[in-house]
Amino acid sequence: MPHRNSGHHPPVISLTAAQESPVYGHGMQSRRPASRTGRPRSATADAAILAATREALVELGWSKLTLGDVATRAGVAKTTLYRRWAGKNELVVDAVAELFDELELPDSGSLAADIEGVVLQFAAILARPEAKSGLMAVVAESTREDALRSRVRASIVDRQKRLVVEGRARAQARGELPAEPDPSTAARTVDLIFDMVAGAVVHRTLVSGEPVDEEWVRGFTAVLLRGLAAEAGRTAAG
Amino acid sequence: MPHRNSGHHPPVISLTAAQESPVYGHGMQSRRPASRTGRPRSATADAAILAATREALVELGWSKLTLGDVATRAGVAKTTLYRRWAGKNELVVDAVAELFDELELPDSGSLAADIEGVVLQFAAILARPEAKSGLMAVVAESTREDALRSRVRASIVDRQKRLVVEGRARAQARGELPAEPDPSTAARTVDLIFDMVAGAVVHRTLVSGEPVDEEWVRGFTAVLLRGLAAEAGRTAAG
DNA sequence: GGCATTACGCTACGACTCGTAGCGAAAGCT
DNA sequence: AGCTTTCGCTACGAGTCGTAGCGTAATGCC
Repeated sequence: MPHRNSGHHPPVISLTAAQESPVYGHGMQSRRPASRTGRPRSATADAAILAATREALVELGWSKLTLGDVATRAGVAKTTLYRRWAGKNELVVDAVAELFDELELPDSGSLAADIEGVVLQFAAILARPEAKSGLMAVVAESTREDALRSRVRASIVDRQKRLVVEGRARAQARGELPAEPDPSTAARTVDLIFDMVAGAVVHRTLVSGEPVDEEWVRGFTAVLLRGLAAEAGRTAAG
Repeated sequence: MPHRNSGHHPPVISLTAAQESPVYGHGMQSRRPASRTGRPRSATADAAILAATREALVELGWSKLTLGDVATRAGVAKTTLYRRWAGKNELVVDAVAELFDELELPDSGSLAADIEGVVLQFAAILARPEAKSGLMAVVAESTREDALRSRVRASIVDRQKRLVVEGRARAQARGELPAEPDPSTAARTVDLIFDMVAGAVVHRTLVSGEPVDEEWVRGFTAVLLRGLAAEAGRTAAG
């Protein structure tokens, strides 16, 4: 249970102040004076709303999910929902992001076992219906809205990518992967690995609709590792 | 210009009859007696509707796209739209599927060049805003509806996968990839390659939001090919 | 304690979209 | 001709959206 998040899923303005960002509202109220005085927002309402959102995602899916329905399920007024989230997109991002809290990098001693462990965890999350219907929908919407894209990146994507960074560092320390001294090259390699791993698992689960079982993971890891083994200093090859 | 499609994008019941499938309607009219007599459906209306759908996808995105708006753009009545498509999902699938018509397998003589060519084509399609906003949205919806899933698979996914099958066969003929006599193992390998290639490109483009340029493609292809080179008969390795 | 400030639940509202029904006219086939 | 199906159009009830307004509840500051 390492690295506790410093306030991700508390949805919008996590009472911690220290940010005057435009993250808050829909654009309705202009200023946000750090929220010092007044009645604080109910934290239990947040949890109830996000849980209700996931429940509605399972039962209704993305397109038929309505904020009024979520409010009823959560036992709060619809207006409360609109005070905290700008709309359906932002709400679902936060609701889905909580699913990825359990994602952890195992320390199994070998890079292959690490990858297989992470991939199986990732696949288990993606197999849940609330993740299936919610995740790709917000990704699709985020291609049109920069604010939503940033939110998805901060809440979901970057947390996954960190596992790649850490796992790669461990593997390099063990000598299983070649070191890359140039930080720019290293960043590109991390991006490539991340897109290959996450992309393959997501595509297998959501597009192909096939399960990510141990047999598939073994085959995938074998191909990936063989491809990465001697992957130093050849980006300029032609 | 090989393999001309035998009628994909003509949206629903391509006048070719020869199918009594449940593909047609919303479930409103029960039977479809092969549509022999009567006024035929306007083919130009189909093209106009699908083009209008892509236009609306670019300007409005998935969630704000309405069928009434598409009908107005296409110059047809809203009722005409509902006579041909069951809803927004089916319409967008057909509109997006047409984007992938141009996808072709180059015959460049080496597997690496073939992969790089296909990936760049695929990435160019995904870079278009109508593909970005539409494709992932219908994939998300298809996780809840089997009928929609079949439609996505038939119209989009299987056409992509065929490129993998053909490219792999050519590479095996050249000796660049090991042969796999067992058809079951071969099918699993094709699925793995497909999910790795398509998944990485999709993830890079839509989730990471980074461009698939030649540099990235070279790096990706290098890793993939090295991983596949000696990939015969080791699925049972432990 | 009192006061200012903010969040809450509730109701109500206009605007919009949905999907369908019904009509008369148009465009094919035999 | 006659038959059949599609087309454009209008209209409709149902449902959702996002906001406004109100009175009340819960905090911090003096």
